[in-house]
Amino acid sequence: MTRRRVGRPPPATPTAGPGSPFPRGVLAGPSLDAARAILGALLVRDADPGDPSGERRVGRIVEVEAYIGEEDRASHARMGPTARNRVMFGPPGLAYVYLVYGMHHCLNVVTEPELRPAALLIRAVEPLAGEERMRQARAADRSRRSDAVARPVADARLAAGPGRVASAFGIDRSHTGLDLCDPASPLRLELPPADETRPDVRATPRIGIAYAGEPWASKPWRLVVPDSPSLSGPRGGR
DNA sequence: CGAACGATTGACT
DNA sequence: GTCAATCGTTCGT
Repeated sequence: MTRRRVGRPPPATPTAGPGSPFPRGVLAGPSLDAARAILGALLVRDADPGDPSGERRVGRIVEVEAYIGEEDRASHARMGPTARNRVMFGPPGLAYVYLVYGMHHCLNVVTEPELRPAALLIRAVEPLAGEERMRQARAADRSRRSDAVARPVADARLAAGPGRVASAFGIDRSHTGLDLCDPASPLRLELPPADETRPDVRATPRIGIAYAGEPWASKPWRLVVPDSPSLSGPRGGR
């Protein structure tokens, strides 16, 4: 069934060549500006050296949430620096990966200057390459669960949610501290193709943070590319 | 040391 | 729509 997509755009554009690293200076700025800029950018994971048959995985970031400052009651930084959130207080461009609900990993990109804790949660990615490897990684994670049931997943939904992004790209807490702006990093961010027009962006409240109370629960700090078929949620939450 | 609680997902009524 | 899976982090005793 879900073998190969037919309507894939011709790879005439150098999506194959090494893209430009995502500029750290953008991530050093205000988190909402960085969030807007990172939409449309690429998340890249090289094939593992020990896995010669492995594919490179690439996806377009289409949904993010900003967690801004120690004062943000929804942020892991709300209790000050701890062993878990320490990297959020570090320099921009580093990865912060944590485990939620005891079973899912979530990838964040640290933003704002050092000592100011802030990050962007990568909530959804539109697969562009390596879908086979993503599906394989998702299946391997799922098979570990006691209630696992094999179910088909469309290419566009392989990384449609924060836990799915980490699963599809094989990301876990050991990746915390990786420099996502370093072109030599096996997991990194790249600028969108230069000819690509800036995507439309829509802002909504953040998901799953009611515990934070107001005004934090209502801050429109979730930014999405509304046209994407890869947004999180059962029906691709616009 | 114990216990409550998730920046979620997927199965099921 | 409801609910369980599963474990690291945090906080209270």
